[in-house]
Amino acid sequence: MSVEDGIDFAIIELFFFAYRDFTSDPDQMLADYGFGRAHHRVLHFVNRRPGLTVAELLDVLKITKQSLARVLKQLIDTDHVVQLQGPRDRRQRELYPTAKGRALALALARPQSRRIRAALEDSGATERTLVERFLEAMVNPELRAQIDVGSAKMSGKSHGEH
Amino acid sequence: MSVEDGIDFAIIELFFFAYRDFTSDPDQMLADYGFGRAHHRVLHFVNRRPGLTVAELLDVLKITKQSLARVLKQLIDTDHVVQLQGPRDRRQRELYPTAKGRALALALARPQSRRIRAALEDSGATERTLVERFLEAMVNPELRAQIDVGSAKMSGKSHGEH
DNA sequence: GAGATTATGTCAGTACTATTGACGTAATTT
DNA sequence: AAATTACGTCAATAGTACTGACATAATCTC
Repeated sequence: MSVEDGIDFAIIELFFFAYRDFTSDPDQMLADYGFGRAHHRVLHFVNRRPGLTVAELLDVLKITKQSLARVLKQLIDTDHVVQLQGPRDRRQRELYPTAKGRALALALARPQSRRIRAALEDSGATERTLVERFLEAMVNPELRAQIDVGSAKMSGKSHGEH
Repeated sequence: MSVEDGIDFAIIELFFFAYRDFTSDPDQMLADYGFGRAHHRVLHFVNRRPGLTVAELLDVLKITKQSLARVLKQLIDTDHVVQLQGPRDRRQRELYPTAKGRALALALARPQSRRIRAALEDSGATERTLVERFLEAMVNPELRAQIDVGSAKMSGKSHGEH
C-alpha cells in the first residue's frame, strides 16, 4: 500500500515532484521578463478575477501587502496590470489585466494546461472530476469558498481594456 | 467544463491552493527548529533513501551543491543526519538519518499524510491509484524513474542507526 | 463635524532559498 | 603522472517572504 509507519510517503513525494515540474515551465518563461513565480500568481488571479481589490488579492494569496507591493508595482510599470479607483469606495484599487497582461497570463498557463491534459489523456470526465475533488479536498476547508471550481465567475465586471 | 480559451484554469488554480496548504503544516513545525522547507526536503529524502550520496541527493532535488550545503550542514550539526564515507568510493558521503532525524521526518510527514487520508476518505483503492497516477503523470517523464511509487525501496542498506 | 477606522502605499531591516563562479582537496580513473 | 570525479567552501547576487512603523486619503461613527 506504499505506506510505512502509517504515513503516505508515496503521495507526499509525488506531490512534491508533480508541483515542482508543474511550475517549471512558466518559471522559465518568466525569467525572460525579469519576473518570478510571485508575478505569475498575481497576474493569474488578476486575470481570473478582474476587478478584485488589493485586499482581496492579499486574502487569496495569503501574503503581506509589503510582499505584494514590489511584484504588483512591477506588473503595473510594465503595463501588465492597471489599477482603477473603486467605484463604490474610492480608497479601493480595482485590479485589471491589460491586453498584454492577459496575453502573458495565457502564455504562462498554456504549458501547465498542456501538462494537465497529457496527465489526463486517457481519462474521462469521471477521472478529471476525481482529481479536481482530490485537490479541492487538500485545501484548507475554510479557504475552499475562495476557489472558482466551475467556469470562472467574471464577477459581472466590464472585463474590457483599461 | 471549467475551461476558458482552452486553458484548464480550474486545475491550475486548485493545484496552487492544494500544494500551498499541503506544505503549510510542516512549514509551521519547522519554524520551531529554525528550519525551512529546504531542510524538510533534504530530511525527507535522506529518510526515504538512507545511504544515498550527496550527488544522488542533488540529482533528486535538482538544486546546486551550494544550496544544499547550508541546509545539510545544519541538519548534520543538529544531529538529524550523519555522513559516512562511501564503502566502495571513499570520496562519496552516504547520508543517513539519525533516530532524531527519523523522528522529525515522521513528525513532519504526519499532518501531510493525515491531510491526504482526509482528502481520500470516502475513496477506495481505485481512486487512490488514480490520484497517484495523475500526480506521476504530471512529473517530467525523464524524472519518473527517480520516484519510488510502491513501498519504499530501502536500497538494501542497513537502515540502522549510525 | 470630529475622531476612529479602513484601504492602500511605502520605508527599513531581516530571513530563507536559490543562483553563478571560483577554488581547494582527496580519491579514483585513465 | 595526469585527468577526472566527489565533495566542500567562499563570495556575490536575486527572489520571495516576513515584521514593524509611518503616511495619506476616504469612509464610517457618534
